[in-house]
Amino acid sequence: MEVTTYSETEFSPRQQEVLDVVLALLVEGRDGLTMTAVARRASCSKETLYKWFGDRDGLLTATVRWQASKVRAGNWDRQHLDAHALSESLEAFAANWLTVISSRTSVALNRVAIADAGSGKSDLGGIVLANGRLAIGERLKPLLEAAREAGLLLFDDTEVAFRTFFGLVGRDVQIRLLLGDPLAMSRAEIAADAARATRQFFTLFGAAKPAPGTNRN
Amino acid sequence: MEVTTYSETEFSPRQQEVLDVVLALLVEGRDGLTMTAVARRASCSKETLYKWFGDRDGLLTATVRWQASKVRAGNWDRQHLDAHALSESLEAFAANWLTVISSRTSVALNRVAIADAGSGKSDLGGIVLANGRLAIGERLKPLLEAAREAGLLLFDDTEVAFRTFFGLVGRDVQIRLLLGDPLAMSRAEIAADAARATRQFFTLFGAAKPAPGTNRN
DNA sequence: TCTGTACCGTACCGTACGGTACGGCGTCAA
DNA sequence: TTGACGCCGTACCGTACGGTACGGTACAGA
Repeated sequence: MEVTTYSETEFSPRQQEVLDVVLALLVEGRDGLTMTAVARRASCSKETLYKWFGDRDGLLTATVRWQASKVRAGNWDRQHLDAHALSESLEAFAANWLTVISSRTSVALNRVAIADAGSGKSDLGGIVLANGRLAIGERLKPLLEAAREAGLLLFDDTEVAFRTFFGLVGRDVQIRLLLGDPLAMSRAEIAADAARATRQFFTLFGAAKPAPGTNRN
Repeated sequence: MEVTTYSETEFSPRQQEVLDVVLALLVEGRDGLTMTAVARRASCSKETLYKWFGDRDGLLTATVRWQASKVRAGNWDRQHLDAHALSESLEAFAANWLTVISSRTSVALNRVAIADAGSGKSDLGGIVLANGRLAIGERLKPLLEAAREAGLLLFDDTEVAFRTFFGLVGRDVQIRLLLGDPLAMSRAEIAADAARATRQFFTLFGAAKPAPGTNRN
């Protein structure tokens, strides 16, 4: 096994090309993803595919990891956490997450992971879960707790607070997209949704209650 | 084509047996569902299967319809709608819906619908969407609007209010279950979640604001 | 009793896809 | 120059599954 120079990345550039082909084929339709199709589109041989990724599941797993490594959201500013900065950070989180889950790539990948989760082996669902729902939770919770210590938020259980925020942001968007609802989210709608969710979250958990009627829409 | 006596039901008793077999196989694992397996388990011939349901997609579609016809939630009481009755109705809706989406059957069926939604044909996703997310919306919205007219709730857009309720109830439950998270929801947890979501919903949209701090968990 | 019908069980067909084998080509180091 | 290596392209294999055909049986009506 040769020591390569791209040690910080999990996959070689050529392998990344292949994985991007997988993503593209996945977006075009689940059943278009055959090993032969990947090999042809990526201009590589099936033998190489099997050598690099083991089998079909290995290829899918690598693809999920590759995609996950591409969507790492920015962190929040740890300094001067006032109400405004908190609100900005929450909105940014929400907008980023909505953008991710409404992307065609994410929808396609979640579809294969969900389909796979029914069939026992090669825990794709677990990987997607770890890099999606759980990862965002682990990144957001410190912010929530810092806000609580700063006296900006009021809650007992961080997990409950986070899950509520999650629900307010996502609502029915993900399940509708997964089921094929032609729901299009423009940048403006995403921004508006992120703002609304943040507003509602403040109403529920904010230490200083805003004026009533603020969250009617 | 013989006129049968079960005209109010979409499927004959024998056909319902077959569809229940499909559901059972689906729960046991997506890839266990082959036409041969269905025929063997249901003690019928594949020829009959194809005669009744056309093809594999037809069988799946019929199964989704059959399951949808089994989960029709109870309606709310149209009379004397006070704050208490409204709260009870919302909690009942929430608990019923959480029970449905956390059932193994629902998870399995949503998985096949989602897998299918990626592959163009035989709009299973649309059927599930129509009988799930959209159906519950159409049943809940009249209650919300009646409550608004009774001065119990305050909102501009019924859809927005409903979707918020949807998010508060479901949060991350459905996506986690679909992705294979071993999340178990006991009756007690479901009841608690329904109550919490209803409480939070009242905080956001209730005409009379409850005391602050009620929704901290 | 005869005939038609609906259905079960099973054998069969075609195909598509995962996985393997192999020949050929470019590259690099000795 | 030569040999080893990595990779491309393609041909090939086995199998599993969707879909069809067909013989056998039970039953209903004439």
